Amino acid sequence: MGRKRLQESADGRPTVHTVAARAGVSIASASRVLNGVGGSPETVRKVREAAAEVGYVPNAIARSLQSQRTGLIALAVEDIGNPVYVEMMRAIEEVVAASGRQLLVHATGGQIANETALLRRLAHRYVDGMIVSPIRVTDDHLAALVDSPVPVVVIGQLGADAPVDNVRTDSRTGVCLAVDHLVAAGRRRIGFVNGPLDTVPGAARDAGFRAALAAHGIEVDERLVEVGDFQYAAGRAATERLLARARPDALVCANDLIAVGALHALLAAGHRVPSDVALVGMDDTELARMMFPQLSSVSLGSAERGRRAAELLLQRIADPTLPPRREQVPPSLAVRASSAAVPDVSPLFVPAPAAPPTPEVTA
Amino acid sequence: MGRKRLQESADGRPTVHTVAARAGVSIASASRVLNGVGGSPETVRKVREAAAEVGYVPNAIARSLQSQRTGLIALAVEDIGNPVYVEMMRAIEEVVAASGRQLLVHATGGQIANETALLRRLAHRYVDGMIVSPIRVTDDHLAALVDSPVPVVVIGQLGADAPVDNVRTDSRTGVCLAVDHLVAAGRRRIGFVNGPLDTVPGAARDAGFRAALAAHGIEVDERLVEVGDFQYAAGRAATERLLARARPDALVCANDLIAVGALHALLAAGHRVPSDVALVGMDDTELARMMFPQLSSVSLGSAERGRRAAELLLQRIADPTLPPRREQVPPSLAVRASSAAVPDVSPLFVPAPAAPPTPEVTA
DNA sequence: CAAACTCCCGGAAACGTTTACAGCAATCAG
DNA sequence: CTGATTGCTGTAAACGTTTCCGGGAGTTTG
Repeated sequence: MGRKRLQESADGRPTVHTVAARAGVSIASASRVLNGVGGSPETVRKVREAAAEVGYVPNAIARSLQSQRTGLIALAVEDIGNPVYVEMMRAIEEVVAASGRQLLVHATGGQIANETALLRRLAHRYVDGMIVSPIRVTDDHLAALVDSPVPVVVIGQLGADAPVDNVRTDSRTGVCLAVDHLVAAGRRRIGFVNGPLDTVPGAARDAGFRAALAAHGIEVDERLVEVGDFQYAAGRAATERLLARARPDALVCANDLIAVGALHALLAAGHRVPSDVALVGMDDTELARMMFPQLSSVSLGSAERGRRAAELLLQRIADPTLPPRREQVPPSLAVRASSAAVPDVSPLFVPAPAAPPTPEVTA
Repeated sequence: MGRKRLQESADGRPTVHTVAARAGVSIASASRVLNGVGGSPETVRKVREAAAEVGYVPNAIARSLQSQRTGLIALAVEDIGNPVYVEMMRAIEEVVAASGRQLLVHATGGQIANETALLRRLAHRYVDGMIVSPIRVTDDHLAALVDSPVPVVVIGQLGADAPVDNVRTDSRTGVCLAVDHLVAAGRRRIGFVNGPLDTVPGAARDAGFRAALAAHGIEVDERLVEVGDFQYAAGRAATERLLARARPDALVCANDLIAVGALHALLAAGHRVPSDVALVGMDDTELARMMFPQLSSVSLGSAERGRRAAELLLQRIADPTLPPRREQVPPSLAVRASSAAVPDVSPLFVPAPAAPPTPEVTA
């Protein structure tokens, strides 16, 4: 009796009270020492000792309640398995970690409901700020973004006058870069494997593809356009459908996962890349360089966008009165073997011998 | 004056006090209604109305301080870009989300310091539990795990008697599966591209490789063994070094990223896969299926391990007195084209024409 | 030597919730 | 008609921290 068990927390772990009592000082002094502000040498020594003896570690939640900050930044992306988001994430991580905060990654699966639900959860103040890269945007989604209680930065296209910090690229122009490059290399039957048209990037890339062809006076052959989603399997399936009905001499893909699927489909169907069909992906992820042949790809500056978004967010957290800002990262094209001007990477694709040296298994 | 600005929070957002005052009830009643326990119909109506009018959303931090739970689960992995962790993460996320919690993902970069630092931060109670998949383990690391204030589950090998929940696989045996398969296919000059030997999986796989060869009475040719780290680029470089000094007829790789690097190196050096060199990766990630030819790979059940770890963690959170448990997920081998018994996937690798149909660019 | 200043300390009030407890009115059983 | 039960309600005490504020001791200045 007496100390009324104010000494330690419910689960028996030491609190600042424990430390203070043990050091024979007030909790105020203990807290000050623990935070490194003030305290006489003697007090500092006693508190430090007491803290070490009981193994005190401050409760971050209580601290957050007091300081109104959690030190957490959330990142919501559609698909955590897409390497483009991995690169974005790494860039964001770097900036966020440098500011002494932690990154909380959340995959939305592209479901818009998920994302608004997430925003609502954030309204609960578990994070100091959020970066979100939505692929679909509706009005109430936008509304949720605008009056979010915590700062939000959006990576991706957003309505022109949305009062939200925004880092975007121009994937429409990005597709044009790819088409220009292919046309310059003499390709004419250029196909396009896109993601869903009801997504923001899907729509922009479709528009870019058509505009680019038009600019070169090439009419769009709808049999050369196919849609799946932004995944590998869908890209492969879409390419197979496309190849079943048309004969492109080049393929632009709406992202690298699709491009890898397309490469697989092309090779499996006996087409050579790039001599029969040139291939250009988009996002310029590590995956493009991992393929054989390495894939040309339109860089949309994902790491750069991530970095800038993180910086914007940190600035807004520091000063919430800032006017909404918008930054743009230009696309660029990385030309690699899959669309190289030279007809083929022939020495690498060694032909199988006409007669296999080992007995055939079937037949 | 009078209400002493107790009505709203520091930044002007409504609190339960705001709602209570507006509804003309006590904060206790307001809180009860908001949590859906008790309250007369009339009170419920008034509180609901007031809450809606002011746009009240509860402060999760304050709630956590009270309830001692945050609803957050942390996952610490080495490299968020490695598809094996993506799969693990997806499985964990599923279980975690089903329990109404959120997953916080943290990349450690394999730095042991990072990981202990993370554990220390966790000691600060921001998360209700943690899943960690360390590739290096030291004693004080282990100590930090053992007396972590929040429940921890480790995915990976751990000292036999470590009193920590643990989900493991047997990658040693996994390598044996790969070697057995290759030997059965008639390969004898089997190479091994491993990750760092000072990591737990690196060491286990090295041991497995040597044991497997010994079991088949094959002597280890050290020129056929190379080490990099668990990344694509390192795998490629290591394979190039290996190929520069030896001529394997099969290659076992310590994970799929390395295997992809090896495939790239092999093809670039003019070797056919699998007819010249058979290739087997490890982890059986989506990446293995994305390659051409598709890679054989030893599955270590990453998704399954993730799922089980998450379940173990949730059970421990529910009942912290549970004795430490250990689960094991057996490896299995997925045989695909890269090590198929048939000599080659020849029709797919169409030879480039002897004389290119288009003029050569250089010379 | 008095006044002003500097340090350091402890008490207590936040931060925004949930919840144990007690009071009170209304209903019910006897 | 009284006593017990029920159902709501409000007061207040937590949760573990940080921090404002006033007071006391010691030091400098005029």
